[in-house]
Amino acid sequence: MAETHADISRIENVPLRVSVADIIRQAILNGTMKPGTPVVEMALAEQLQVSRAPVREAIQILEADGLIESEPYKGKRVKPLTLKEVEELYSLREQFEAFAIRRVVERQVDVSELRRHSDAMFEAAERGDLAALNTADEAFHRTLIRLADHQLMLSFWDNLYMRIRQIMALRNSANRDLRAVARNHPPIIEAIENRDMIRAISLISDHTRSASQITPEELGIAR
Amino acid sequence: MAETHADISRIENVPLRVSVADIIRQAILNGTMKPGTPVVEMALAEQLQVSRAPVREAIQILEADGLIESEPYKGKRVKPLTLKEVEELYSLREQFEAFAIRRVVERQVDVSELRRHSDAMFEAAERGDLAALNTADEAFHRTLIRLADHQLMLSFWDNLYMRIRQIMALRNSANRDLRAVARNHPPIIEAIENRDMIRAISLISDHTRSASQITPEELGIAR
DNA sequence: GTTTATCAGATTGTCGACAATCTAACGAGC
DNA sequence: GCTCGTTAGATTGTCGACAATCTGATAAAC
Repeated sequence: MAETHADISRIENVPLRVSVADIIRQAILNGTMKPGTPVVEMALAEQLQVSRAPVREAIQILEADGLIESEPYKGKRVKPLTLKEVEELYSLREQFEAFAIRRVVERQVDVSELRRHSDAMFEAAERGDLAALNTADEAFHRTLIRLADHQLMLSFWDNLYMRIRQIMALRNSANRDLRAVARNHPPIIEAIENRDMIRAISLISDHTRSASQITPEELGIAR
Repeated sequence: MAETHADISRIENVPLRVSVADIIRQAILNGTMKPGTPVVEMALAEQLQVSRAPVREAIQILEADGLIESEPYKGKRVKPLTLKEVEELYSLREQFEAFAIRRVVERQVDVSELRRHSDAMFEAAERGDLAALNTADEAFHRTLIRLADHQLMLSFWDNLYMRIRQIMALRNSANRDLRAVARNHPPIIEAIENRDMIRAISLISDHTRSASQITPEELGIAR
């Protein structure tokens, strides 16, 4: 009947390390803990009112995710980002989406679910709601990958997109044309439904390229 | 072979969890711990003469690698394999190699290093040395990926190929034509050097397909 | 006989204390 | 001033003990 965890709400059957990992991951992904920030076990343990063990294990989860790096006996920190890494993320994302499109077209998968997310993007753009637009955009692309029915690629995708979220949080995303982003998507759906792989892949590549712009300053000047 | 598991030789600056993870990973990849085998912390700790903490952390590393799966408070085991997973592994491997070839050709990267590994494969095939052939084959393909100069893809590749090694250890690899495997590779090098992407990708796809054969029985009948 | 409550064993989860290692500041000797 | 041990503080690594949870067996209630 341990009842002393003020800051972390214990959920049935969920080990503390998982809750702790979620909290830290969130802080990294929303930019609270920027690349380069030291990650100290004892400090986090005190802040979250748990012992070091679950914090250690949470950090290891994030290390495996590629969000944190560590030197034995020296210390751990939020992994710095480089321009090359950003380019790699977006170029691999492009490959995954092209592969997904090929599979979806070859197997004649019903992709009508994509319209739901596309519509949500238009609504969000209309309201000027950037967060909602990003959420719908992420759902759109993840759905495309999921419809390819390839668990392994989906797991790689989730890891890859997590890091993209981190980058998007660091980027100054003011003055973007939200409606233009939304308008990118219906043609992709149509191309897939018309089984025009070449066009669908070309469209989604353009979309990815336009989303990959970032300056070294926004990354914290790690080059 | 698996004789000296009595104690762990401590290496300077290398945390125990890393050494322990290496030992367990090796046991999984060489088939000593087959898919479905329970992974019990206390048993391993006693066997390796360390406490449970580094064993726990080692297991978590392997969990992140996808070699072990765990249900909270229930137990952990070597992750069972399914036919679909095998197909996914090889199909994604094919995508990675095609992407690597495109990058290598576009950037006109010098791929002469591949010949060294190709030659080693012929030597191994001549001696009938299956292990050496597999080592050279793995080196050949990893080199191709590495020459594409894409760290992120390389890390995904390493994870993916690790699981392929596990599968190869489970498979009955008797009566394969080693020379035929070796002969697959020089044409790939030549196609790349002639900047014939289409042919290079086609050749490597055939090679991958022929390597992906496996029966449910060899996997332990997890379907 | 079926259902439900309870218990014991097994396994994982968490804790606090101590050990190992790194870093940077300090000072002795030259 | 410079070099090189030395030491103190910070941080990670490891340990043994205890808590929480699951499973299956057992027995009580109907």
